[in-house]
Amino acid sequence: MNITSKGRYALLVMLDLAQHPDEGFVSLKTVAERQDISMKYLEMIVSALKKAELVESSRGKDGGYRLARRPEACSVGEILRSLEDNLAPVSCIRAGEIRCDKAGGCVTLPMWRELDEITNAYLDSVSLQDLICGEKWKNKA
Amino acid sequence: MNITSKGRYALLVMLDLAQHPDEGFVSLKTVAERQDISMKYLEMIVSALKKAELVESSRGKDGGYRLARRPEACSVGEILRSLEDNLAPVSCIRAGEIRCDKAGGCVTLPMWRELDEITNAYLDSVSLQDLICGEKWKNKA
DNA sequence: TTTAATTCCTAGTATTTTTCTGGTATATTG
DNA sequence: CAATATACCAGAAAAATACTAGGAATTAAA
Repeated sequence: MNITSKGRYALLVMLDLAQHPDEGFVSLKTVAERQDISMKYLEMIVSALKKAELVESSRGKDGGYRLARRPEACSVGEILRSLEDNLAPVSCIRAGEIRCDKAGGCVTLPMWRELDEITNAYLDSVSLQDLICGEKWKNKA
Repeated sequence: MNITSKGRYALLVMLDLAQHPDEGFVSLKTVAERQDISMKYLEMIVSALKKAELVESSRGKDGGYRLARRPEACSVGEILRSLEDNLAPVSCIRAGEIRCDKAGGCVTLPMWRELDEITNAYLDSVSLQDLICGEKWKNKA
């Protein structure tokens, strides 16, 4: 599981939308400027977020995007999985399924699976709201 | 944290050595054949393992590599960290340290740090011996 | 109805990372 | 000295990632 810029940007977009709930539909141009990301690159990212029904869009003039749910109901895990085609730590596992010829005799596979479960469980336990409020990490260095 | 083939091969080499403790120094050629990996590629990998003092080497005829410690004392985390230059999930963190311009105002950073801690803790808790015996995952699907 | 702003779609290019190879030097054994 | 290994360095090939370009479709407002 490598979080690439696609995943990080997706999180930034979602956070941006979550932090401006009063603006209705927010155009990509606005988000791109606020977050300092290329708008063209964001297009790809937001399109995936829309497919995953994490955002809603409105086309045409004054159109844009807004969250499809409340920030408490958007988990980081779900956001990342909609963009990164594999959150698993190794390519032998993809979306929970095993994809490897030698899987039968592989003694490391159970470990990778458990690691995959642990990381997904953690990312699913964090919501946009958690990130914004920051309480979860208050007493950490 | 993306485990690349380098990391996976490193684990295979260590497992191979652990499973043939009676052979003394084992040549790379032998390991490469047994594990079906290019020997030249393994050179790089084993050189890193040596730097990390996970294996010992002997040059010249009848030379090769052997584990520097008992399999119970070799953690998967340590092995992987000696090869993958970054086990952290995002490039903003590298070997525990923060490497990002915008780190100050970044609300996602605490989450990445915690995820980094969780995965490292898990990988540190698994030893070569655990992998070989497989007990840890007996009652899992 | 025209215009401007915006999403949506397809494709292509550039950059970076990863994977793998070649060549040579050095050490060890017998 | 000959045979067999590791050690080291540089670079090629392949794959993945990051980003760009151009335009079609859609909509609100002037």
